[in-house]
Amino acid sequence: MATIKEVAKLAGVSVATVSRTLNKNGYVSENAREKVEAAIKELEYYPNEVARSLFQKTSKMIGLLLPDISNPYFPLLMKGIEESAREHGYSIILGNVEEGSEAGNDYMTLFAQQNVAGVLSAVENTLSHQQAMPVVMLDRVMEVDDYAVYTNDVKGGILAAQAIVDRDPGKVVIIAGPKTVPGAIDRLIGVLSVLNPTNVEYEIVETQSFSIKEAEVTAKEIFRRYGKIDSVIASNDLFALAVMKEAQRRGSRVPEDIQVIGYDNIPFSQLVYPGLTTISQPAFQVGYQAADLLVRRIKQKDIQNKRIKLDPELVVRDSLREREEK
Amino acid sequence: MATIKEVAKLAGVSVATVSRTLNKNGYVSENAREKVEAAIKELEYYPNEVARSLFQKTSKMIGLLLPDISNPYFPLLMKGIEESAREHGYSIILGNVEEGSEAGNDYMTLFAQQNVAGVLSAVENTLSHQQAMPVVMLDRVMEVDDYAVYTNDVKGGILAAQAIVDRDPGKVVIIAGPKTVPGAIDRLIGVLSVLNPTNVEYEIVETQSFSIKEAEVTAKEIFRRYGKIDSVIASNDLFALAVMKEAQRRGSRVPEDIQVIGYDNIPFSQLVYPGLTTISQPAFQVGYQAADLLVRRIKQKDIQNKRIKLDPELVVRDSLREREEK
DNA sequence: TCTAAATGTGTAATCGGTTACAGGTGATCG
DNA sequence: CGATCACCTGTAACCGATTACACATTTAGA
Repeated sequence: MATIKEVAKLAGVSVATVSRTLNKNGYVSENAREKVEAAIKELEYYPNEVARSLFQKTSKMIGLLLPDISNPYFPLLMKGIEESAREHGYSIILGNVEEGSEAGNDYMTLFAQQNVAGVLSAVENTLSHQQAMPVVMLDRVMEVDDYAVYTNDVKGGILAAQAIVDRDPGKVVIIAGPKTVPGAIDRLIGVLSVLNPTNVEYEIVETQSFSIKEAEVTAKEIFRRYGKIDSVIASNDLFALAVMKEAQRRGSRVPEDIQVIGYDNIPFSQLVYPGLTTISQPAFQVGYQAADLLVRRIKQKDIQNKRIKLDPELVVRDSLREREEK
Repeated sequence: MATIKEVAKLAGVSVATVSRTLNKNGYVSENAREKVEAAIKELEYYPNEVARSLFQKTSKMIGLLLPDISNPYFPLLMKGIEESAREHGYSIILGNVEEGSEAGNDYMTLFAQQNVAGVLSAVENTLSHQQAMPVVMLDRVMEVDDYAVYTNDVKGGILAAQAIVDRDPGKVVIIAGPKTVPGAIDRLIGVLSVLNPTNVEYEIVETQSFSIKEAEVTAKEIFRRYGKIDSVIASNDLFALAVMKEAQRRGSRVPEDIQVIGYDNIPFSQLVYPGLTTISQPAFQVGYQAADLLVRRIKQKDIQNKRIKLDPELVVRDSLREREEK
């Protein structure tokens, strides 16, 4: 791997001239520029980003902190992040933090040691080093977080509940996510804000995680506990899918006997039968916007709104009954 | 952020002594070590990895090249990689290359510029810089690749076909993946090696990608083209799921009227009804082993086998009919 | 034509670490 | 008692880039 010195020697100029040519700043004569460019091509030279980063005290890298990458919501989020970051010339250092673990701060330190330009985080406990590096929170957002991109979960909850209420709800079971996850609480608030003014009968089941294992257990559990159920509002698609499966296994028809609505619109929800009606979270958009916001912050551009709230949408497929005419 | 100089000054020693203390090499007196450690704690010092990397000409980072992160097979793979890498003290720089794009080489250059210690790649065209950085291929492996971790796809194909042949196959449709993907070809070879010696009637449908969109289109297409189908062997779970859905939508019962077997065992295949019988690829293991192999290569440990082949397994759920007794 | 500004270039300091080397101590051994 | 060696420490070179600064040359303006 060639260095700037070798390029300078081959071109017959000093390293300063090579550097100026590379970065297009300062004065460089036509003649010198051509010689340098020829030498660069000849040696297949590309500058060492590490050396640059050392001097600049920053880099072209963004740290990304996710809770449990294997959650199917994240791939799309990551894709959005990666795409936006790449367009701005940044790359991603990945950090995976298991739900509830304390590794978040370790990763923040690591990011700081790597001179990352900024951090995107969907993990709660990441306070350390905040002064040193700009951070944009995503998806799981607290009030204290300055910069954030997230979805309007209250509205999502409302959308889900409204869809159920409009369609002969009967007895409703609400599967609420972990109350440690801010978004999950908001969804529940939204759901209840619709159900409470009506006289729809409902039960709330709280879960500990968003894992598939727990989804399966919970699905069996609610049928055991509540017997006949007419509608289920799930806190994410995994739980909705698990409920649908268990219902069908027990011989119930979806949506005739039991209707189910999910949350997230993960790609699979359209691959099951019947297609899962769900609330679509703009995962790709959240990622894309978050990376964009972070880069603008890194570049010190002035930013109109530091907190970007995206709207979820109802995606109607086949797991709900027909709407009742009023 | 404190530097080694500040630590040295506070501890009343030279930077060399601080460095020796940090890296536990060379001689450091008990007394000096204590003073240095106190200063480190006092200043909350942690060494700058960028400066280290510049001198060492390597780093604690591994480049990861994936084709289309949003493919549901990858999260588990990534999780395995991340976990193994972290255990060895390495972190991951992510590169996402769209199917068919030429960005692979750009990323390889970027990785080289970042002084990565090595590269894990599931992308075909990544020849450049191979001399400079150790590369371990994963999942999509060519004969030319030196170091690789992958699954025995021929065996997987055999397993899948055998499961179908054992269960009253009738008319079989094989959905084969893109023939540009090495693993897809092997699966087909495996499948045919079982079917050809029998007199089972089959059709082969080749697909262009592993995308959900194409899965849905293909599912509709095969019913239109072949009418009554008794068994489907799909090249991955996405396609299998799409076929199951389309079959159910058309009023066929799975597995009574049509049986379906998938490939990958993505987490969702257990969340559909009926549960999808499939060939389990040890995605987590592939990732974990690949990162482990790469690190061993980086550390110049001697390695018994450069190519690790993992065995797929048949996971029986409910999308196949009962076995026929011979 | 004289001066100031614009242009072009190289030298060397700098970023924050690591490590070769030189130099100093005290202990051990012949 | 001098040599050898283990132990300990600091100075300075080095990794590969950027850039402040000094200096030279050309151009422009009056």
